Amino acid sequence: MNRRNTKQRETILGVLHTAEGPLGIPEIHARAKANLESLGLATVYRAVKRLRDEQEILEVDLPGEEAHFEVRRAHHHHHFRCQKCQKVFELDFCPLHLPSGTLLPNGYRVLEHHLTLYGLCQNCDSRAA
Amino acid sequence: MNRRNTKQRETILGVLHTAEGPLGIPEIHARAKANLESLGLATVYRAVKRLRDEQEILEVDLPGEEAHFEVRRAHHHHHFRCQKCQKVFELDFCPLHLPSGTLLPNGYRVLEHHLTLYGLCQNCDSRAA
DNA sequence: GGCTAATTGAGAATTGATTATCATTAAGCC
DNA sequence: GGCTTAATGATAATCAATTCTCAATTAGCC
Repeated sequence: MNRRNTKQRETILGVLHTAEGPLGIPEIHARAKANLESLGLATVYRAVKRLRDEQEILEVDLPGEEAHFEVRRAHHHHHFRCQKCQKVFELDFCPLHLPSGTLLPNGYRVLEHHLTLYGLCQNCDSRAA
Repeated sequence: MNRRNTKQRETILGVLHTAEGPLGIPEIHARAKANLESLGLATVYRAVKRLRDEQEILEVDLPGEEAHFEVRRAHHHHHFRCQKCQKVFELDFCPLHLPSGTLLPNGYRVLEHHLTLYGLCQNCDSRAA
């Protein structure tokens, strides 16, 4: 089963590479359509599934939301969601200091964590001020 | 539209009060059935919706999972999910120190945060050791 | 206890997200 | 440029979660 590079796939990957953070399927579709008007939704699902199988992109789950996807990063990181424009941004640092293996006082052994910050992005914050 | 207290509703609320953390609908149903064999799934959906409207319980969203519900708490808290038994526990403290309004160096104003810790609960950790 | 209407249980219906189908298009290879 | 077949686009089909329907039950009130 040879795999082919199509402009659909390239466009979708391009959208994810230039995104400010992880995107949901409809958002990927909308952004990719700007370059490729005829792009179908099913193709987005197929491309995302393949890119995920190939480890080019990762699925990111945010509380209470549809699956988002982002290109694979080297480091542990978290996300920030703007409560006004609803965009999700990638943060390059982790404000939590909990090394893997930490034993909490109540007996829970922490191996991983998942953090999402909420608030206003720079753009929305300056308009609100 | 007068509201009535039924044993179904009481049982469901009781399950949530004695839970170790937020529960999903099927789990609420399963636990409540232990006391009320005939309980239907639709009734769980209805009761949960009403309890939520009345602010008796809160919806808790964990990344990539169905909605969970817990009785309303006075204080900010987070959750711990055991990667072995899959149970979700309530944590009574917050390991993150980010006061509401904090401005991150990259321009994001943080108002809230959502944290989930993953690892092994005391029970599963001791068995694994 | 008896009345009235809210609530229930069971299953059908609906919904939104994702996947499958299939005729058509086009990537990769000669 | 042709050939082969993977990929596409449009839509139908599927799937799981949730809601609706309706006859039967029962809580609250007298």
